[in-house]
Amino acid sequence: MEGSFGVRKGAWTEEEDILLKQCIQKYGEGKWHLVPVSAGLNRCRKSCRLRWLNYLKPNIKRGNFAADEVDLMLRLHKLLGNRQVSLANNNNSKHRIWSLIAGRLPGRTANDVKNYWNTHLLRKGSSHITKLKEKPQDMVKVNVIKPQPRTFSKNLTWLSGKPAIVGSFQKKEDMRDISQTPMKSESRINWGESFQRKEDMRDISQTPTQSESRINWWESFQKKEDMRDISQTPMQSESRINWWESLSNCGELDERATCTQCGRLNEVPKETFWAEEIVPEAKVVGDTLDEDVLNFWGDLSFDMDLWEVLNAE
DNA sequence: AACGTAGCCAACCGCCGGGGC
DNA sequence: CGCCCCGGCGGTTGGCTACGT
Repeated sequence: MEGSFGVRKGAWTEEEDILLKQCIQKYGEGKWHLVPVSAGLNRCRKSCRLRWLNYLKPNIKRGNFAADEVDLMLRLHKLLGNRQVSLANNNNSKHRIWSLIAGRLPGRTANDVKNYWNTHLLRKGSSHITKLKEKPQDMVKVNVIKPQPRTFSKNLTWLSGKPAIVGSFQKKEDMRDISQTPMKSESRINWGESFQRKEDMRDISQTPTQSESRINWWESFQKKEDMRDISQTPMQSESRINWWESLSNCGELDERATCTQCGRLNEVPKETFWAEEIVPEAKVVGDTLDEDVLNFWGDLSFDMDLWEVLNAE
């Protein structure tokens, strides 16, 4: 039980909001068990956290959902909802549907999305849902470039600031195409396929010819001496996601693989990292996705959590 | 004007997984 | 390995408001 002795419940007052805001501005988010004491609030940690995340946090968008937000919500819910059914027997996967959807809707919280779904879409038997239900569930066989997230150990030279394979990759003139990773206007799938056809890539990463399995190529690639850092077995205690996020705050890279914003060498920002990551890891696999996934996939910038859910067994 | 009902949404509750010990 | 604590999640509730009768 949460420490419930004498703890205030119910609606938050303006004074409480101010105290909570001041506390978080001073100490930052997290350490929620300390927040009530630090802020001088007679509230439990969960209540403080919820109030901040769902209401007080800056950039929270209020008001009605726009049509495109609703559309994306419907598609993601259909997609994740279906996946959830198939994952129901997997004890390890409790799906964060609402938070994942909210993650694709800037300024919206999981609570907002959940409330909107339960009130506007679910209860009313929305015509949107009806349309989606009526839509034929044709399954089409497609080739998908699957970027495989990887984990690297912390002593990887990228992270210690020493020159690494990324630097040598990106110094190469021919690699400029790699850094032009498509985000929204262009399908990543299409981009990956076009990328594979580039003749210039032979020289850099010794991309196999089309008749050769890219998977085999990557496995042989990993054996190369220069690649030992990259192919290093991840340490179990290290969070792949955290590592990813630690890299994602950097700015654009120039041709020398130096960040134009912070000046650090070989710190790979998210965009460019994607390109670098997708090249050795891309695997052409036969996969089955429903039509809706294909239709909106190109509109989605990549989301690690979402990708992992979609690819979960 | 008074009452009943429906809708909305902030907040609570219980559970789960991860990490530390 | 088991226990405990914490953060985080989805499901649910309850109070407020708008609307209808």
